[in-house]
Amino acid sequence: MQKNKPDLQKNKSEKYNKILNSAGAVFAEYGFYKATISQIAAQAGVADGTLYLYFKNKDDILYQFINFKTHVVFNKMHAAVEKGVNAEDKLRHLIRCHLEEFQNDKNMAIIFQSEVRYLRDIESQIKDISKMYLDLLSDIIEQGQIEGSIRQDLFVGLVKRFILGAVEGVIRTWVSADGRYDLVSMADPLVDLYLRGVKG
Amino acid sequence: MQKNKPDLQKNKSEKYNKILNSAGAVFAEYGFYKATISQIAAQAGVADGTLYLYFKNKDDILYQFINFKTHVVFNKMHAAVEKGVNAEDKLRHLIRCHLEEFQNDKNMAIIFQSEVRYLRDIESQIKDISKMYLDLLSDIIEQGQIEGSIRQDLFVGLVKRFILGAVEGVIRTWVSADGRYDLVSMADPLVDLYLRGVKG
DNA sequence: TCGAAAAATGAATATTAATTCATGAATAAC
DNA sequence: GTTATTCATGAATTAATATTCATTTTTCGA
Repeated sequence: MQKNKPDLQKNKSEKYNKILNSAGAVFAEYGFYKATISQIAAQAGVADGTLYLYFKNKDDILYQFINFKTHVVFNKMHAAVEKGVNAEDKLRHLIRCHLEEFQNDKNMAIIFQSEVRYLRDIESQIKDISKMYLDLLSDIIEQGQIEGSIRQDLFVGLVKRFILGAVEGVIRTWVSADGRYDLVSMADPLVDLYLRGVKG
Repeated sequence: MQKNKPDLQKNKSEKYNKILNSAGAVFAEYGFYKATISQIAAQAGVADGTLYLYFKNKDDILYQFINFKTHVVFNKMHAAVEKGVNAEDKLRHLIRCHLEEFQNDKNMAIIFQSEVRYLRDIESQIKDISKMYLDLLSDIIEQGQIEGSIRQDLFVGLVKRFILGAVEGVIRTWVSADGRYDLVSMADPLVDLYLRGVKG
């Protein structure tokens, strides 16, 4: 009755990954709605129909793309935070990792920035990432407040958004400059700004 | 030969504005691509064909919407900055104004956040806003550095993105919480964070 | 080497929605 | 009050493209 998607392979299949990457490139270039199945198929070097052996539909391709990338990135961020001992250290590692991952995968960076809306599933997926990230930050900030390296009069909910917003802003600028400069080198100055502020 | 769009009225016409506002609501709810001409027309209480008397096409509606809002908001921001005398004051006024305007027009806030890409025209429009805003910030920061209220060792290009990113982050969070709390009240704590940083 | 099962193909189909335009209503000019 | 001009309508047209599926190709075990 239902289609036989090549099942076991999901993870291994060359073709599945080929399609996913091609989709990433095409979505990043044209945006989800203007990208066509035929473009993705052509980019992956397969027939249009083949995409439907591996994915339910166009939405599903984006969904799986984001899902996959999210997991990879989040694991790395988690590991990065673990490497730090005190709050300041952890924050520094997190920001560096964040910038590094996005710099190394511009398609992902563009898609995360742009395709946040519309597909309900994807919207909530992205909210989840955001939430995970903000939770990481919460922990760091609270630890910092205990250690005394972060002011105790601050509202964690605001601080974490302040930090995330600034990183995203820096990434957005980098994307719109077509990734022509080194993003990772902004990590330290950025962290310095969080910590010390701009006051003379 | 060519259509007669109701010309003189462009600015005055009830209908033009009605359509523009309806479009704002529909775009904000469904996103540009999922929104249909029929929905917008229905919302505005006119026939589908009527939209084409006032706008070239669907893209044009979004273009005009953003264009209009941009001008309004930018003028207000400009005026807000003028009200301050020193850099810190100006920054405070700017951020307050920014949050106020977006709080008062959630549709606009959503659209500015989401429809940044795809339509070439609109992309560059949004870049222009961003640029104007960043230029406002540049001036403030430079003034602050001269006055001594802002550290002189900071790279203006980074500071301004840091500030814009954080405001946008705060707005994004507010939008995704469905505008259920008061956004403007975040202005002062936010400015305090810029200035003093989080360090304990 | 053969043949059954799995995988891939791409032309045909179906759907959706932007845009047009022949027609009709409202408005204004005289 | 009549006519000309502007404005509005919404059904019909058109175009685009996601998805299906009958057919072909490949794989692989016996």
